[in-house]
Amino acid sequence: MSNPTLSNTHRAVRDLRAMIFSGALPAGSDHLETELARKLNMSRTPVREAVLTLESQGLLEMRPRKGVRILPLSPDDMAEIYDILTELESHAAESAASMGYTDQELLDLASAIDAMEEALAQSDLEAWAKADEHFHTELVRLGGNRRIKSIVTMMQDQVRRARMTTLYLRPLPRQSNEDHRLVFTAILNGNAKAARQIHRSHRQQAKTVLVDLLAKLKLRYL
Amino acid sequence: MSNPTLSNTHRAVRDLRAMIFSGALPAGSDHLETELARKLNMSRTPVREAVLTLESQGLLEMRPRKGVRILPLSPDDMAEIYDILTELESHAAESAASMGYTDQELLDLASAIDAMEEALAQSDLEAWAKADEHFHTELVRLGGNRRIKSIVTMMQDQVRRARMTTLYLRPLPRQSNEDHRLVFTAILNGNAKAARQIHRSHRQQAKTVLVDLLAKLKLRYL
DNA sequence: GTATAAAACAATGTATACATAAATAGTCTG
DNA sequence: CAGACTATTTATGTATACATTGTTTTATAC
Repeated sequence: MSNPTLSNTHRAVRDLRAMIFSGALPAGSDHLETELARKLNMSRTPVREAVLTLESQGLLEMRPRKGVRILPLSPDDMAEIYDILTELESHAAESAASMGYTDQELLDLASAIDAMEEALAQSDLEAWAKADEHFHTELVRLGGNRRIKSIVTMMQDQVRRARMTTLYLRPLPRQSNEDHRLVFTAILNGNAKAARQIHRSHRQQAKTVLVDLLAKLKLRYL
Repeated sequence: MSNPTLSNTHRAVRDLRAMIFSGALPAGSDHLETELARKLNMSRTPVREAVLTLESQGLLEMRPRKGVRILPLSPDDMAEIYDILTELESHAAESAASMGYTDQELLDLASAIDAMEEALAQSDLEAWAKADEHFHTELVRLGGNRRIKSIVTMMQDQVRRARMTTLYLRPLPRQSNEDHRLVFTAILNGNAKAARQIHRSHRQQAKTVLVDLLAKLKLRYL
């Protein structure tokens, strides 16, 4: 619909990603190229090209005669990723604050926050998670560094499964919403240092909550 | 030699990278897949796979009937990359400092600094650049976050050409060497905050020097 | 029964052939 | 001569065939 002529390679990238996120291809599982090609109803060539792309995005790994392995995430991996998100997103917050955006231009960011509060009020955690991701994505877009945007997207993709798994195991993210408001205000007021600092501790807090949770539950891989 | 059985795809990745860095494939130039395949003495299949890999590393771009384009770097791109390096490397410096490395384990870092001073004394800028990259790579390795390491490598690759081009146009990096010593000392002393802060301003300084230089020379793309 | 070697098998890596679609050149018409 | 339509060329996207090499299995010796 959206794109009438999408190459098989692109379709394969899109569909494999979806299958990884949905759990149709579970973390840690192995899959032969031929198998994937049959599932996607195309030949091995575009599948290989898609797999190569997804490999460089850190979602899977080609292991020469053992098949394509969907990469599981260890608590250490999560810590690595959250540290990167902390640094790059707080930089984005700082930049965004220094760019003098009007509240008109910050509308999307504001509505993401509203959506989060709405979702939280209704205890709809899935909606909350979606709005939360939207907030972070929009923040990074406002930061204006396209490479940061693409790296952050990659990292978000890598933790997506784990985030969803732990969504119902975490305490309700009330503090989180307050943080978002504070970051928003700092950006609107052009207070770059504050935006950076607040977002930074927000992310560090998120890391601690998640890593502690995984330790407590003794979850080794997701 | 080093690897007797390297697949053509891997060889293509390695050789294309080398050709991009050496200028054999100049920034902004276009190349048909068939042409590259002939140059590398293999069929289009492994070339396409290599090109896909290099595309996701930000070195080139596949443009459906116009050929493979070697991506040029604008001053804005340089600013983006240096901002990322600033954030991720200063995080690495902070982590490294908090890990309590012995001076034995910091030997590589120390020798990179020595090599830089040596090179500077002899005005051998190429040797200096090599040692400088080694310092930053080693610093990031000591930080212990493998994803940061791979992102930093990717960013270093993207600016390599531009760094080399401007190497002889910049003032001699004397301050730079002092900074490195200070970062080293902070890491050895376990002073995480200092390591972070010093490395951070070191990188911000490097960004300013480079961006200003490009502006002054009115270099739009490299 | 275990260990070793050989052979069969299976999955990947690579070349090639072909279908498709974009760009270009050529032709016709006003 | 401009413009539009058609034909041709050409590069890519994809399927397929084949070569290569790692793995597994089987047979044989001890």
